[in-house]
Amino acid sequence: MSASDASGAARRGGGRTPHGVAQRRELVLAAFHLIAEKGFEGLRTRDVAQRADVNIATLHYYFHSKEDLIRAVVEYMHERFASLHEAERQALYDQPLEEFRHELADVVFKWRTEPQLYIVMVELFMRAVRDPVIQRIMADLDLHWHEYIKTYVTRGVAQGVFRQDSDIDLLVTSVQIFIKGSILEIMMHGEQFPAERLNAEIERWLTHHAR
Amino acid sequence: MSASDASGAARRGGGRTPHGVAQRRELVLAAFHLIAEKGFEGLRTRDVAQRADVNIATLHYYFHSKEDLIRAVVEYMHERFASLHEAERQALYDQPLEEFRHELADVVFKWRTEPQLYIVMVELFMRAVRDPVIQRIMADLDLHWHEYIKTYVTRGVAQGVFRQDSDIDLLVTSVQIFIKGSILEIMMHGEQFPAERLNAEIERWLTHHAR
Amino acid sequence: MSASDASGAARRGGGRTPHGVAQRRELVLAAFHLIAEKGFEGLRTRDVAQRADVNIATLHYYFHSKEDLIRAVVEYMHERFASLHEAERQALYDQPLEEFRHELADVVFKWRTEPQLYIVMVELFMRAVRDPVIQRIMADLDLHWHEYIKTYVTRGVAQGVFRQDSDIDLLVTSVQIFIKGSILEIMMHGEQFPAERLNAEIERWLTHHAR
Amino acid sequence: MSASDASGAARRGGGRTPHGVAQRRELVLAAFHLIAEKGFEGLRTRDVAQRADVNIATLHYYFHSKEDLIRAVVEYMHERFASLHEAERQALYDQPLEEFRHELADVVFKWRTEPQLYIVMVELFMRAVRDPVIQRIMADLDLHWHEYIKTYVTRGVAQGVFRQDSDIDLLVTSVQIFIKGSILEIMMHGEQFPAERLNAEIERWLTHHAR
DNA sequence: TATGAATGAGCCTTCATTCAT
DNA sequence: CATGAATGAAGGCTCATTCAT
Repeated sequence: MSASDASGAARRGGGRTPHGVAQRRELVLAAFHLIAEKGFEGLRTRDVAQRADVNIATLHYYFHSKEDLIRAVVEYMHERFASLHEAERQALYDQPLEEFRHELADVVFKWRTEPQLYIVMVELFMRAVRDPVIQRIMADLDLHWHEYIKTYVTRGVAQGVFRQDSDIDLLVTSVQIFIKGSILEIMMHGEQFPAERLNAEIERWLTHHAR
Repeated sequence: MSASDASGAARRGGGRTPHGVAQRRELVLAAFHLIAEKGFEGLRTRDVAQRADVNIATLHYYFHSKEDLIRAVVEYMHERFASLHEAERQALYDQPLEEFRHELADVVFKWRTEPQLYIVMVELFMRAVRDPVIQRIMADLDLHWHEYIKTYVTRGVAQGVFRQDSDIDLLVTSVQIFIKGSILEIMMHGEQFPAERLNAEIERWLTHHAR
Repeated sequence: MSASDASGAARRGGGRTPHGVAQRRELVLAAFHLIAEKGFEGLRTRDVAQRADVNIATLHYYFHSKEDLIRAVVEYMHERFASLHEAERQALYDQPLEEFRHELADVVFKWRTEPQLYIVMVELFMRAVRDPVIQRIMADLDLHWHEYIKTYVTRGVAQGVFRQDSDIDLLVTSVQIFIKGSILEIMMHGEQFPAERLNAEIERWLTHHAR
Repeated sequence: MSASDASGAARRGGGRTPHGVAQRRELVLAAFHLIAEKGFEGLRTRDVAQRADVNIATLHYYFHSKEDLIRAVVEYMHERFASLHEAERQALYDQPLEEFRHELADVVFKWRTEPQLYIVMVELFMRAVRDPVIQRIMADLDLHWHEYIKTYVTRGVAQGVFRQDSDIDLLVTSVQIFIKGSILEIMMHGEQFPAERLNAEIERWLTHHAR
């Protein structure tokens, strides 16, 4: 089941006329940025409305409740991350190692260009601990990511570029764990953290033909 | 500079008599558990007071503000994590590999016995993104942990048990990243996540005499 | 500089529709009466809202803070006193003595019909001691009053009705002092205080062609 | 009835040992200064206790309630003003004009050296509007003052120094009104207000042998 | 679609006061 | 006498939400 199923339920007003769609998007983006700035703890519907240049009542016309708005932000994040690797998947097809390197490098790049993405992601992650709906969506996202990594790792193992491990899912999960940990690390220490040498380290581990 | 410097500044109000000290601790624990349950977003001073079985005014007698209380929780976390490895440091001295294994196993163990610890830790981590005071304390904590890992990794390398790498700090950071990622993973997937096989994987990486 | 400059700054929140303007006025009047009854010391926003028949949140919709509301009351007082002598200024033009008598008589009349005016005025006066913003407005009010008195005193002196004193400002200030003192006296002793004979006294002083 | 009757009722703990008496006085003085600084509106028992260097509970040992403390301040003011003219009464006996001049000059002098006296006095005056107990004490004070002025005015009239008016009480009340008004004036305009010329004015009025 | 006005519920904080020690 | 601890009762303010227009 795809998490995007939730989208229909959240939609109330707007979204039919082009202007309505744009307005909704505007509000979701405003919420996204405010969550990044203040966290869920500091998220106020009034601020969201103001940032989107509309009245609070207007916000409630588009989103029945604050929860609805948040769900829309979750969907937005889902979209962004789900479509994340489409480009690489095609451009780097049959070059597993390059695809892997690209993925690692992308973490640092994204942090520099749009740190909000990770901040909101962790906020969402924390929300998932308490909210089953979000938990499901996040898990879904995690699974999609897992599957994506699996495609190139599988090819890499087949090509003999990556280590010859029978348990590919374990390899993939290890990669995910490393990237997740890296995100926390970069969030805490910023540019100080030695991305390149660390990435070389995990690459060595993944490519080393041990055993 | 040690983050424990902050403790004196935060301590105001009651807490001069032994009973007062105990009461303070009670309130901090109550806050700790409520943060784990509801997050900072859902933390209410009234709930904290109620859980500690005192009047709200009493809470404010011990902590001038909600922020003060939160800072005390941060200190509490600091204490707990700072003193975490004292026991191992002595019992497993000169057995670096065992110390490393113990550390990894401890993550799963702690999650089972006291998951609040990690939940609050990540909440604090998110707070640190916005609050420089907490940022400093968290960074300090991270550094302490780094130093601890470094002691046994250094010995392990010297003994030839671990990989002969010249950049020990990089090894340590890698270990930290792996553990941080593991915590996120376990928080998301719970017991499903294959702790033992994953730990074996990182251990192999750390002990493998490559290059 | 006119103290009415402050009015624009203080006006925030509701009050864009005619109904909103009326509601604001209602709240200001409620506050005015409550200050007269209980003083600033006993002024409670909840009471103000109740007296204006609205929710406390509604009060805060019109006035961001209690201070804002108080400033609006100050402006209200300013309006009332600034426009006080418009009528006399025209009706009694060229009859300085009558204008002076009217002013004195008005103190007693106002005390009988709307004592709140003086009570709030003295409360404001006390506030001005500590609040520079109010200090300025009150000083402005005092100056306006001074100028008004000066118009008829000047004419009176020119006509030979009042004492031939070169320092007219001193005469005016003396009149103001006498009236201020009278207000305190009447507030303390009520109707007992011999208004007519006292007024006759100051009038004699003002009209007596000494030196 | 003398207003000092109220003193017995207010006294609770302390006041028997010399130390107790001193402690009470200390607290009253602290309250006096704080009222001058913040007004009744901003008077906090905690602040009073702190300024007197004792615990809040200690304050409540000496004064049953905040009202009690305030009453003690009123008594203190009463004492100070009641004994105000003792010195002059003797030193300047048989020199009514000098006594009058001294009284006027004293207003400016006191404002310069201890403005708190007037500020608290007006605060008390406002309180009297609502509190009958204080109203009585203030009226009593006012009467005492009236009687004092009357002594020298009577002599002055008899000696032919002051105006030959049959209604001496009216003269006295006029003087009081002038002084009260002057106090408000000086509180509002500070040193700018032309004390000497104003005082000369009232003196001329009082000494001028009209009618 | 959009908004000005309104509100119930609740939040953090303060304050005078009490009491056991 | 003195104080640390505790509290009931507010008090100012905020917030998501509703509704008439």
